[in-house]
Amino acid sequence: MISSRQTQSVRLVWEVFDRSDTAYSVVELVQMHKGSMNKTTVYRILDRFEKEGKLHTFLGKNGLKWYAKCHNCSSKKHIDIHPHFQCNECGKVECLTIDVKIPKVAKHHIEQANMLLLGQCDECLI
Amino acid sequence: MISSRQTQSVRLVWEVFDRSDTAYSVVELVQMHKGSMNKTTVYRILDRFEKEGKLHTFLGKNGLKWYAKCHNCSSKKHIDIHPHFQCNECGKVECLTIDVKIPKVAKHHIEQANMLLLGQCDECLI
DNA sequence: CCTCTTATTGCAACTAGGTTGCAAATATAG
DNA sequence: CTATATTTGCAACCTAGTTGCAATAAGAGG
Repeated sequence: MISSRQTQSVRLVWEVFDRSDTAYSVVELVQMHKGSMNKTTVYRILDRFEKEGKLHTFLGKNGLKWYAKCHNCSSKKHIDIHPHFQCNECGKVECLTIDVKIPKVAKHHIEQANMLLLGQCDECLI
Repeated sequence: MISSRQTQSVRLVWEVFDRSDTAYSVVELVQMHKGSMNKTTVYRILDRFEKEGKLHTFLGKNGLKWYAKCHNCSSKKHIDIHPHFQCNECGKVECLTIDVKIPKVAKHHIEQANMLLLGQCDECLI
């Protein structure tokens, strides 16, 4: 870990993820820190967290980028994936703990798989 | 099927999908028809095709929207999904014919699932 | 605790995908 | 052939995300 300085901004962004296990979109995070830092800074800090393996990213239903804390990202190297869930009502996103086997495809080399489940979350199920 | 007029533009866009089974991003389609129609028109025609069930859409690796011809979209109603593949080298996208079971998630109602596999396609595998 | 180097930040401008409102054009029912 | 409702072009707009550069501030080493 050569670079990565402990700036005020870095600490603030990390705190959000440290406090809960929710996934956050960049849009939310920019909004959340408006006033204390520039949106470019948020983007760059998130990029760094991702490179450092502290956060993983995935795309939500509208192609928006979401970030969530990594628990065992590097451990099970690309054999299984954990899918993500997004609620069609409230938009909330969750990491699911179940594993999904990546299917084999003839004449293709699969490196990575993304699975997004859409529906209603527990709170929106009435 | 109340609306949907057979205009020149509608015919041109449909021809592209009719000729091959490839998936196309909106960006490609807009580029392809630049000169003969406006980008807004392309977007709107694709929207209509989707609503009419002629095309299905999904998001590629950068959150770009892709369109592909529907073969049996309405037949197997949300029990299985067919995943999509995108090549990390050339960017090409394919519909895969394999079925993936949608996992059950406690206290959630799953309506839909998207799976995107990433890697190298047959042509890019050397 | 000071200094120097280098990472980080703010800002403003920019890119790209996608959308909207409205007037003009054009399918098609009758 | 006409009337009407759909479709189109255009220009302006929106939002997510990026870039270049000068200013700022960690923190390593003295």
